[in-house]
Amino acid sequence: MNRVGRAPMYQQIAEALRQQIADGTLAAGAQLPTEAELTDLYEVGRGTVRQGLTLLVNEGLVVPTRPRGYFVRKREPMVFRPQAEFRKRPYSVEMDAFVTEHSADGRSPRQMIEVAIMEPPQDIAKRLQLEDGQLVAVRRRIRWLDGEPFNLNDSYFPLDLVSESEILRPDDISRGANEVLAELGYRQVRALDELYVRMPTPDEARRLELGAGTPVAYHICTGYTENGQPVRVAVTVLPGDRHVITYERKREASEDAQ
Amino acid sequence: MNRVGRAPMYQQIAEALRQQIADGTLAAGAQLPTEAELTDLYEVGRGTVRQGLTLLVNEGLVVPTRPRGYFVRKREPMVFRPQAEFRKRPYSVEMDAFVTEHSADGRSPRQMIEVAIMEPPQDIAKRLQLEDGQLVAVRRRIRWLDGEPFNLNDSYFPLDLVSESEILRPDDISRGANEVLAELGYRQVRALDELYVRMPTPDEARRLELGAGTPVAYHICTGYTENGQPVRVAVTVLPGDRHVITYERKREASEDAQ
DNA sequence: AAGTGGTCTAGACCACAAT
DNA sequence: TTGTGGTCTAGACCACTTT
Repeated sequence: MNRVGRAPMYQQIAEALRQQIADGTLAAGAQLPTEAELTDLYEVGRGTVRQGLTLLVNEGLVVPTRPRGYFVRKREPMVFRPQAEFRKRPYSVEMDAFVTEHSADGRSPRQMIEVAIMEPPQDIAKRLQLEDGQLVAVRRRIRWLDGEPFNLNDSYFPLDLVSESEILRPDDISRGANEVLAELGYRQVRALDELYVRMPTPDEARRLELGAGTPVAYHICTGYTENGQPVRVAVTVLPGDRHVITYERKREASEDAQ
Repeated sequence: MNRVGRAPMYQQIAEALRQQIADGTLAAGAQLPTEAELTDLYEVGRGTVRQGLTLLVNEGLVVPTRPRGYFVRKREPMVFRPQAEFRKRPYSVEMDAFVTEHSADGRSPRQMIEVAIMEPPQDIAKRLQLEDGQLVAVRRRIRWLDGEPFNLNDSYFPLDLVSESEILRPDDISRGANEVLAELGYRQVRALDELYVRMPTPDEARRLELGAGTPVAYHICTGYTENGQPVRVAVTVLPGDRHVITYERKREASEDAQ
C-alpha cells in the first residue's frame, strides 16, 4: 500500500476490502477487520479508516452492526411480478422456473392496511386526470415477510368511483381491489408501468428499515378501463436488496408482418 | 436547533437542508451554504457539517462541485422502453404521450461498440443454458446523449449461432442484431426481463460518470426462439438519474374467462 | 468490564478552478 | 490570489451488546 502519487488512502483501503469481498476471501456474512485493526494495518488515523468503510457501506456491500463490527452484506431478492395482476400464471416454463426459484414459499407474509381520503399529490392527480378539488381514496399497505418489511404499496382511486364500496374499509380484500373496481363497472384492461430508481427518502428508509446504500425502485402503475379512463394508480416502493422485478414479453403477430 | 435528547447534530443539519430542498427554498441547481457558513450557523465543527452534507450527497439530493460549493441536483430522466424491441410504437395514446414527453428528440446520440469472444460469466451461461467450455460473442456498447454517458449495454450470443455473421463486427447494425439473428434462423418470439436495483460498482460509476448517491437499474433480458431456445442475453446498466423504465400491459382474453 | 462503532472537536495541509 | 471542498490526524466521550 503506497501513498505517493496514488489514490487517497481511504480509497485504497476500500478497494482492498472490496477486492476481498469480490474474490470470496470475505464471504457473505463474514466479519471485516475492526476499525482498530485496520488503523494498525494501514498505519492511518481512525478517521481515514472510517472514511473507507463508509464508502463500502454506501455501496451496499457492507453493513455496520454496532457494537459487533462490520459484516459483508447478504442478499436474496424475492421476485416481484407486476404482470401477476392480469395473469396469475407465467405463460412460459422459463418464467415459471424463475418465479419458483425466487418465491416466498414457506415464509410468513403479513400486511398492514390504512385507508384515507385526501387531496391527491400532484403526480397522482395528473395520472388519474383529475380536476382541481377532486378527492381520492388511498389504501396504504406495508407488506412484511418473516417479520421484515418488504415493500410499501399505496393505491389511489378517484373517490367518486369507490365511495361506499369496501375499498374504503381498511380490511384485506381477498379477491383484490381491482376486482371490486370491476364489479363497480370499471374493469381495467390496460396498465402503464413506470419504474424510477433512486435513493430512499429518510421516511421510506425508516419504514422499510433500509440500511445505508440500499436504493429503491419506485413503481407507478396506472390502470385504465376499456374506454381509456384511468381508474387506479398504484405506487410501490421496492427495496433493491429484497426484490427482483420481472416482466415477460411476447412478439405479437401484427409486428411480425412488418 | 437543539442538541439535547434529539437526533445527532449532523442529522439535524441534513434534515434542515433537506427540508429547504423539498419546499423549494433551495431550488434545483441552487447553491447550498458553504461548509464554513454552516459551521458558523450551527456552531459545530467542520467535520460535523461535512457529515451532514455527506448524507445528502449519498441520498442523491446534492452534488459537491469543487471548488465552487454544494448544489441541489437537477434530474430529468429519459424514457427507456424494453418493449420497443418487439413493438416499435406504443399501442395506447397514454403511452404514446408519455414517451413523447420523455423523448430524446433534438439531442445528439452516439455510441461506441466493442466486440469480444469470451467464456461467459456464470449468470450469462446459466441464462443461455450453455455447457462448460461453450463460448459467447459479446457486443459491448456505451451510449451517449449530448456528450453524457447514458447507459451500458452488453449483448451476449452463443458463439455457435453467430460466428461469421456481422454480429462479430464492431459496427453499428442499423436493422438491429435481433434481426440478424432472425435471418440466421433464430427469431426471438419471447423475452424474459429481470430488473435489479443496486448501487453501481466503482467501474460502472467511472464509465457512466455517476456521482455518489446515484443507484442503477441492472436490466437482464433473455430472448427465446419459438421452440424455447435462449439465443441472446442483453445486460443494460441504467443510471437512476437518467432513466425512467416503462412497460405497457394488456389484460388478455383468456384471463377474462377466469 | 471490555470492546465495538457513533459522534464530535480543532486543527492542518492540499488541489483545484474561478477571479 | 482566494476560497472552495478533499484528505488526514489525534484525541475525546458516548451508547450499546456481549462476555
